[in-house]
Formats: sequence, C-alpha cells, structure tokens
Amino acid sequence: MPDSPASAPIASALIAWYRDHARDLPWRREEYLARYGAWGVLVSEFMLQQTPVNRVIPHLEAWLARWPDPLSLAAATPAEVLQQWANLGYPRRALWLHRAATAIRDEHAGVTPRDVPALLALPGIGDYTARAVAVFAFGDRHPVVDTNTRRVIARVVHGRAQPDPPSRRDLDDMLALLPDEPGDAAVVNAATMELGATVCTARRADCARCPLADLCAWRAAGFPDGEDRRRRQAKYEGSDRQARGGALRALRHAEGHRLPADAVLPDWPDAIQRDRAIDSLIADGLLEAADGELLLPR
DNA sequence: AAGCCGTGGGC
DNA sequence: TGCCCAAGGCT
Repeated sequence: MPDSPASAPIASALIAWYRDHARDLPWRREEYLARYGAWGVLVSEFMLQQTPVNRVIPHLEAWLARWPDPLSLAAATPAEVLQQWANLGYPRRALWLHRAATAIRDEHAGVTPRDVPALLALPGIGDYTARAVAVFAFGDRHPVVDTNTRRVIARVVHGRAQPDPPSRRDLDDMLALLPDEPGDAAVVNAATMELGATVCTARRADCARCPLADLCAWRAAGFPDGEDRRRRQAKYEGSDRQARGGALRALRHAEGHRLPADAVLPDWPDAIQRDRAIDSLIADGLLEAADGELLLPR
C-alpha cells in the first residue's frame, strides 16, 4: 500500500509492468539467491558499477564458481583477483571487492552485513551499492538510487529531460515512490531501474512501451529539452587511463610472470606519461615493483 | 565537489 | 567516425 497518494499510481503501474517485463537476469533467479545469498548480490553489484549488464554476466558466473563466498575470496591474492577480473574495467573495483571480503571475514564473522551503515563502511560500497544489497538481498525498505532511477524520476516526476547533479534529495525522491510494504518497495526500486535501463533510456524515451506514459510530467509538458548539465568524459585516447589500462593488460597477459618496466608499454609515445601511469598503478596497489621489474600485487 | 578511474558497444 | 553511455565510488 503506497504511503503517498500522489505516488501510488506510479508504484502500482511499475509493479504490474515489472511482473511481465523484467529481464531474466542471473542475480534475480531464485537458485542464484539460494546458492550465493547476499554475497552473490554484493558481487553482482560491484561488477555492475559502470559496466553494462551483458558484459558482466559471463564474468560473474566464472567469478562465483571460483569464489562462491567471502571467505574463499578473502583467501585469494590480489594478483589472482585482478587476473580473474580480466577486462571488466576499473580494476580498482576488483581490489575493493577483495578488501570487502577480507573485512567481512575479519569484522563480520564471514557474514555479509545487512545494515546500510555497515555496508557503507566496506571499501568500494557507496550509497547505491549499500542500499541495493540491503534491498535486493535482504528485502529491507530503502531507496535505491542509480543513474536509471535518477533519469526516470527527473522525467516522470519533475518533467525534465535530464536529472540535476546527484544530491541527497535523490534519496528522498525515490523514497517518496516506495510503498510501505518492503517487498513491494523492493519491486518498485527494481522496476524503476529496469524502466530506465530498457525503456526510458539516456538516448531515447520509448513512450509507446512505457507503463508510466500517462503519468509522465515530461511527456505532459511536451518533452522540453531543459538544460543539459551532463559533464563530458575526458578524452580516452592518449590519456593516463589508457596507459594504465595498457600496462595492466600486459601484466594480465604475462600470466603471473614479471615484466621489465620498459616491456609493459613498449610503444607508448610519451615516456613521462608512461612512468606516471606505472607509478600511479603502484600507488593504487594495482601493480608491484620488484628488482626493477613489475608484477601483479601478491 | 569536480575530476579521475577502464573497456567496449551502439548510433 | 568519433562521441556517448554504462546497476558508481573515492578523493
């Protein structure tokens, strides 16, 4: 039962739509949740941070087959973890996930915590991931805010093409849509994300397939453009990020062997930038230097 | 708090 | 073809 009269139709429409249109994703299956529990949800959410669903799925299954619980992951080395992370991107996430497993072992008796503050205290877990675990793994009632829910709420509720920059108000906006019953609230969270991922996307709002079309403030207002506050990503070609990515890729392909520093990015045109990238990887704990050679951290 | 952090696919 | 985007988090 929705707790706010204005939001009740939105929640009801989302719940009905989700029942028929939710994608069959691994972390939504009963067997998955029964087998891996909250840890499985936590791992999936780590991988889904800025990496598309379809690229995550095969990596997630391989990862959990190798490390099905926090204790097994905590027993691995960073090198093994980075190797298994492969080309998922943002390899510091792999390190954080490993450190989170260690913290769960050492501070939570090996049991994935349920409380949002305890989840927030784990490395690599912020507002989104903490609440996603609490809601999708434990069924608790919290607002789950990600790029999809922010865009959907900007359009449906506020009548704007794009969301404002992230702020604490996003949590209140999402909370205002949630029914009182925790199970229903969890579905509304998931359905809002799903709608943003598949129907009301950044590139296009497919109103013909949208269960909220008749309730949508942006559509009612005639799809005003508004002001586009999005910040452009820095150019990747020739960036430090590209250099870091290349260096780490070389070490992954070295299959556990060490490489001389000048063999890690052999054809990189800017030696200053190359050294800066390698130094920053070492500072981040993604690389280790030993006897003038480089290797994945032990 | 604005910028940084990988990687690949779609338009 | 380059640019935009992706279930964010950290500093």
